[in-house]
Amino acid sequence: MPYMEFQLTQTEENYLKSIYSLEISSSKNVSTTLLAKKMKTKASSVTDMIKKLADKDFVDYEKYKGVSLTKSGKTIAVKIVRKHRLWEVFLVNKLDYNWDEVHEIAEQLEHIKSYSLIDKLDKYLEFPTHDPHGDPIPDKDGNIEHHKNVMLSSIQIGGSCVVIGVKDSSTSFLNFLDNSNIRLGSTIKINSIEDFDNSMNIESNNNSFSISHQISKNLFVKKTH
Amino acid sequence: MPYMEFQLTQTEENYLKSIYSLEISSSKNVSTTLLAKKMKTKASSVTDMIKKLADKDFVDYEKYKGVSLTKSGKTIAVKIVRKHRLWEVFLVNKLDYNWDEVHEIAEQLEHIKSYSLIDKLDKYLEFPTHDPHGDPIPDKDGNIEHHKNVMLSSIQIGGSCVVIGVKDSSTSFLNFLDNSNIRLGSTIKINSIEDFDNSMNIESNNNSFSISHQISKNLFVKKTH
DNA sequence: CATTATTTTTAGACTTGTCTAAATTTTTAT
DNA sequence: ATAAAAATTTAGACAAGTCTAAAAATAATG
Repeated sequence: MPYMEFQLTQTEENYLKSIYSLEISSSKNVSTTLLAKKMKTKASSVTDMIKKLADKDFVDYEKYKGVSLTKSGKTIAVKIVRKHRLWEVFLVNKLDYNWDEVHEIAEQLEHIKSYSLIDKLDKYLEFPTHDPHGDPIPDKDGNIEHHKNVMLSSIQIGGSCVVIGVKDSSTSFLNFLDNSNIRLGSTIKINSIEDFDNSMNIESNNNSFSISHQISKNLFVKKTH
Repeated sequence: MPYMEFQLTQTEENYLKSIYSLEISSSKNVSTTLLAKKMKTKASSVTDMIKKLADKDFVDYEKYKGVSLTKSGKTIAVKIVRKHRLWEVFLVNKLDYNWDEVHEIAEQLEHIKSYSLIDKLDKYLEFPTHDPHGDPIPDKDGNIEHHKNVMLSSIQIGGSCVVIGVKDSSTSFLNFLDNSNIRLGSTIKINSIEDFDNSMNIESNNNSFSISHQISKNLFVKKTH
């Protein structure tokens, strides 16, 4: 057998994707409970699925020790992330969706199976590097540029930065940003920070207003000076 | 309960779609065996599914008498046909696929669930009326223009017509047409017909050649005089 | 270190869509 | 019209993914 392509179910793909994202944000083995929360299911279901994925060599698993992706597991996870983000670009750039409306649809589109589709879509979209939320899109070979993870909340008083991504992609958060006229590429200047609750007084688009720590913790930025 | 939206599984949707297409081509109740062949499954599986669909009032079913779609079943089937054909237009017109490559991908895309997606796609594609194989696309409200079902095989010697659709959408058939330079909109003149096998000598694109009855039976045409 | 508390796994069950094999009904042919 | 053939349905089983409840292992606490 020269090359065996496994046909994964949507559920299996979703597990791999979730493990991938949890691995990135914690850098140690992913626990059953955490994965269960992410997958909105029960720990016992997770254990069952993990065993199946381990049998297929997509994850390394040792009882009671959590899971981590193998190389082939990671390859698949990254492919799904690529599909998800490219479809999001399509929905926003071509079909005129707002950035808060596309996640759920992309959740479905990411599972469409075809060897050629995603690369054709990529070309059609002119090889975008980031999705509508600022997340980097893995290339054809699975290479992905990682966020430096600079949050707005870490910028000092007087500092200036540009918004390059959002950590939380929930509708409520994105709507807040829309209403505050904050979007990718917006410049933000920190005028002051409250000791009490870490809320920030910022200036953006010639407008001064206050944002909570909860907000500033979820905005990826790049310092401009 | 003002309006109950049932969430169908992909399989259920595929059954409804298959029943729809079989109903159109035979105009009487769809038999279990025929549906089993179409769905590439066993008659016993079909019986099980039919019962489920009948419970949900998507089909009328009487034991041993076959099925037919109810109004709501037909509404759903037409929606899926609409989705399938619009996605095919997208794949061919935007992503540069050939018309023989899109069926399988559209089979998957047709099951994406979203209230807004398909109408946005329709608008983006500028409200196409036919898919790449010449099949009519149902509008937003489910209205669909039906083929008059004139086949090339029914045209007389000396007659001229324009190709408006294909009955068979298999790769092999579409490839044959590609190689013969026959496409939607091509004009065909019948020079002669062989008594023996009903093969036709035709003229198309200033080229004369012969096509079998099998071919002429699968081309929808419109007479031009 | 011993004992709770928490996490994780196991065991057994349910649902969906499928299957095979057998029973039943309908159709066809003599 | 009756027997043979074909179509259809039923019964019982299986795999995937889930669940609950209970058991086992690990972690936390006094």
